Amino acid sequence: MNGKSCPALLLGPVFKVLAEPNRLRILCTLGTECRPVTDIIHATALPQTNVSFHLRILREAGLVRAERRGVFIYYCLPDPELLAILQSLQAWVAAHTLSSTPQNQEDPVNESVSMTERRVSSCG
Amino acid sequence: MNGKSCPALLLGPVFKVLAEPNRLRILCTLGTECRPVTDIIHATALPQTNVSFHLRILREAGLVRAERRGVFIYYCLPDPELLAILQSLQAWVAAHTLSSTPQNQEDPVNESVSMTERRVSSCG
DNA sequence: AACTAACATGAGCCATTATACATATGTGAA
DNA sequence: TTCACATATGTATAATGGCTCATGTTAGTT
Repeated sequence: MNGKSCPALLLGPVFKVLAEPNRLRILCTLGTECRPVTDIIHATALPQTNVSFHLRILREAGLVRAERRGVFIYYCLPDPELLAILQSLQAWVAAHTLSSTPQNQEDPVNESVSMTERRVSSCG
Repeated sequence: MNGKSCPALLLGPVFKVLAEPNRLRILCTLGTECRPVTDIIHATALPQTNVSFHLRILREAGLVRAERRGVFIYYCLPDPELLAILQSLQAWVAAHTLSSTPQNQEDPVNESVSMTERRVSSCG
């Protein structure tokens, strides 16, 4: 009812960081282990500057942690619970974006609702 | 170990949709209810074209459902479970991005690790 | 100190995306 | 049919974000 702030707005910056496929691949490469940048470069086949670029963004978002060990800097996820949450969200996406409702859900307004039907009322 | 595809990559497009603050506000406005576009325009104070623009993106991502009722088109979340997942993620973010570790976690590489310490090894 | 390797940073280029304006479409009522 | 309202769409512009080149910083070695 009100136009006040909703707590989910905190997620905006995190989603923005996670929206990048290469960053997801980096997180996926890390998994639950800690690995140096060289490993990530090898696993993702991305150029070094690009990996460093994304690692910084992930770092500043608090999604990875960096620890130096000699010449290498190891990156790891700060918390395994993050993976669990992402997996539950991924399960939801997999279940809903493909064919949750057997009808086509590409453009319900124009195709199913606007053109033909008038008085659907299952929503409220 | 391998550079193959990881399931989290499916989340990329969804994150991209959720990364927009105005889209999060729209979802927040909806909550668990169904509301017409006019309500969303009022609640968010965004221009009509902008709301329609974002609603289309949310629609095509499967994050909202549209149902016409007379002149109005009601938008609602397709599944309350989505809100639960987002709330768990939001709880994680709130716990980790602010001050999970009492030390500053802004730039651990340069400040904490690179400049002074050498042989941290809690991460391997 | 000089050299090399690992990694980070800054600036510019380019692609993507949000916004705003004008306009079109669809619906109900007179 | 004509009008008014609710909503969508197309286009142009402005802002945002990713990529990369060149360069800088740190650490180990000799």
